[in-house]
Amino acid sequence: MTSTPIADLWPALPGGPDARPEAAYRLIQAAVESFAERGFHATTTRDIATAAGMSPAALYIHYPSKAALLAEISRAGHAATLALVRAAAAGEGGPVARMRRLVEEFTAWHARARTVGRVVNYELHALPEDAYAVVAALRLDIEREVSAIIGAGVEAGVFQVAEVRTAARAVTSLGIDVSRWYTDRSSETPEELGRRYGELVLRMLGARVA
Amino acid sequence: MTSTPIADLWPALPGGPDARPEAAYRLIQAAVESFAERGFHATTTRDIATAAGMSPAALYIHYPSKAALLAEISRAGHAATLALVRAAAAGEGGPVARMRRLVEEFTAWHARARTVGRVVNYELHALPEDAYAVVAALRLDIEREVSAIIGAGVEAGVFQVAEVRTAARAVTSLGIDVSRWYTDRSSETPEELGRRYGELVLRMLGARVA
DNA sequence: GGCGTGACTAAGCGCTTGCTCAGCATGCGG
DNA sequence: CCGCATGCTGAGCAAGCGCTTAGTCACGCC
Repeated sequence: MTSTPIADLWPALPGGPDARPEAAYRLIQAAVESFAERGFHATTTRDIATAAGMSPAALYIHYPSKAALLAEISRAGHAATLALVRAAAAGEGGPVARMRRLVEEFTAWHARARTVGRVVNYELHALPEDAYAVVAALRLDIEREVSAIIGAGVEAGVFQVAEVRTAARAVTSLGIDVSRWYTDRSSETPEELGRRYGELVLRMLGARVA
Repeated sequence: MTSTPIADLWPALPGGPDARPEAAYRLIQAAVESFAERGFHATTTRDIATAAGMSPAALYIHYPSKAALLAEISRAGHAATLALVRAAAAGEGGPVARMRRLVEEFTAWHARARTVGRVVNYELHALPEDAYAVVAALRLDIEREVSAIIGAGVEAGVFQVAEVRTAARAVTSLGIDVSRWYTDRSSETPEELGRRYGELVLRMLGARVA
């Protein structure tokens, strides 16, 4: 589980403007790996602290609680996903090109950052209520971006779908579920998988593809 | 979460041949609901016992441990899913008809029995090793059934897919993920969702559908 | 009636959990 | 050299955990 590019999500380190101590970063890294592997409730603060190379008490200097670590991971992961989706949706080309790019990158991200992806998508129920509200809003935004492209494609006559919402659910489902099953031993690279899922999704949406 | 037809999975009750006391059944029901809502590790034996209307100690008369309850739920859930998949795959018609039926029923099951589905698909990591081995074999069988239909369709020239394994993953992914997001408040019934997903999947596989 | 049997409970054991607190080392401005 | 902030540790607390034990009660059988 060392292949997750966690650094991508917390770029302001270690010398940046709002840089926090490097230890805070190590705690996030350790928490992501533990939460992904064992789940939030099966992970102890001792697990996280030990993996980050410090005593359990030191955790509380950087974060007020175990749940705060989860909240920070979930928030940053969702923000990164939304940014990725927005970038793909705002780029060049019509609905077909945008959707292909979106699925390719959404899928590849969920394969590459599968440890973060697991925490982000499968540990939502462990979030405190206020943190959940923040994250739920981000999730809604992601779904709206996908729906908007599908809607535009239907209007332009390049997609044929019975129900935009159902189709959007299917598209995001495919990508999210990748973080559940993808492993180091998978035969495809994240990028290959992205390209293949891009093809599958375009056909699913009724686009005329070679 | 009262809509899950848990009884379907443990039909030999209460008067059947290998019938166990009704209390064992109530414990399974309570465990499914707790595990689905809070996760295995966040559920206490006191939660389960109280929901089943008995003291914590009574749980151990019917099951040797909390993990044994999870193992029983997971085994029965996977066995039911495999049976459903085999029935759809063995019925009448060619690959297109079989795949449509399979996706319709697989999807509808994961919507209808979403509480069981959540435990079955998202609490695997909490299974003891021997119980996991049993379940992993069942999961492999399910994937093989799906791959077989896709392979047959490709051979018959009615499906066009670049990689059978990737396509099979996508098909099962779509169905499994339904148990993550489907709720009572979803606008579609499980059967409607199944029909729509059936359409989407057939197009995804390159079948010529109206 | 006596006696075993199966389903159950009240009480609680040993352990782990999230988290706290007093204290220690280091570095830095004065 | 002092004083103080920062980052950290060792020890440990209160609460809650999975599970056990001793005993109770209803019931069927001889």
